[in-house]
Amino acid sequence: MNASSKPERTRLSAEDWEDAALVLIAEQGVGALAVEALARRLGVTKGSFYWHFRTREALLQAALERWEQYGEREVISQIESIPDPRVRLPELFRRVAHELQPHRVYAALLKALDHPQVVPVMARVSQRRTEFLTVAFREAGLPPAEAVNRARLTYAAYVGFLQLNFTLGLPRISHEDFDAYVEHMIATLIPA
Amino acid sequence: MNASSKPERTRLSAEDWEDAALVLIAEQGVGALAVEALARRLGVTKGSFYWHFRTREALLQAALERWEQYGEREVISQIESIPDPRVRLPELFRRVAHELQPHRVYAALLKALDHPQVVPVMARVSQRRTEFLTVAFREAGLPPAEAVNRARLTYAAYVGFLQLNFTLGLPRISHEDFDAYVEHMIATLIPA
DNA sequence: CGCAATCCATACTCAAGCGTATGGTATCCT
DNA sequence: AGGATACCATACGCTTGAGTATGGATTGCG
Repeated sequence: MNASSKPERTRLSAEDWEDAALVLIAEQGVGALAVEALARRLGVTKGSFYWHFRTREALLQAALERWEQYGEREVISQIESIPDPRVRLPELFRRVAHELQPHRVYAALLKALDHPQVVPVMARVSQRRTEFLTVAFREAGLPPAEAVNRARLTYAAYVGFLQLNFTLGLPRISHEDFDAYVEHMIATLIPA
Repeated sequence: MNASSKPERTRLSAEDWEDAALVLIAEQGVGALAVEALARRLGVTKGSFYWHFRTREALLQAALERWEQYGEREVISQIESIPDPRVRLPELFRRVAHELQPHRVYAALLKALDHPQVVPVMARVSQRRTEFLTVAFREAGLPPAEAVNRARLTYAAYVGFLQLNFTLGLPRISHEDFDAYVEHMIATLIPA
């Protein structure tokens, strides 16, 4: 029980460092990922860090891969439980729209794309998700050629939305307005 | 001996530094904006820089504001020359899609949103452009409530596209596929 | 011409952050 | 128990890049 809660572990594992790194990234961006700062956060010093990782970049790499694998089974497995392909897409939109936490890391990585290490990870993840959307749109009745483009458009809209409303705090949209936006998006992007 | 490719001013102005900064940003991102590096690029040293600017952040600030003002009259004035509101939007899409250079800086800033200084600038620019789109969609026949959301969706799609295809080099889309994507986007987002 | 004002170079200081060296303490295993 | 292994602290070196001090060069202008 106290294995993964707050309670001060006496010793740390590499995974602990990776998780802490992801939290820090979500909060303050990739640029804030410094080993001494992280160590302070975990109540230890550099000495510990350099036992687990050879370099700072190694940590970032490991953390990113950890996030990538974690996010793999997240949305996709959840959405495949919806049998009817017609309902699947709008339902996916609504669910994604109403979660919050999972998007934080993604948004943080999105606004840190000038760090070369995150580019390939984001490329892979985005690629997979777009392909997933492509299939979904085909199953929803779109001809293949259109399904690809609609998937691109949809995922681009998702990415852009995160940037505009998460990172930039464009005029804080209200809760009702947000719901209206989501429904508008569904109506516009999903074939009747 | 000193006859380089560029006009080679003998002395530099603050504006020269700002322009050079924007070029550097477009090429290598905000993170690469260092005063000694930039000085080398201009064939001078730090001594020059710190005469024109009090600090590195002052340069970034000035460069961003310069970019913001420059981009102001760029797209908007050009598009207002198209009288028919129905043709205006698809035409805007096509033009924007076929330019390249103006998007480089925007994309570079987009992937550097973890630098606090660029956030307010991008917020202002994005806000203004979205409002512009809102008006355009209203003039194209959408009811006001929908026009706002369609504008948000459209601009988000633009931002996301830049991120996915510019920054991440998602499977380098071909020229014909790109045109098809643009037309698909027009067909999907612009009311008939 | 000659003196200001403007622009630039050189040579520093200083702080941040990564990485290393080395020794200490806890934990496991037999 | 007691050594081996895993984890951590302290202290240092090194590099990068920002900012300062100061004097030299160039230009505008009276």
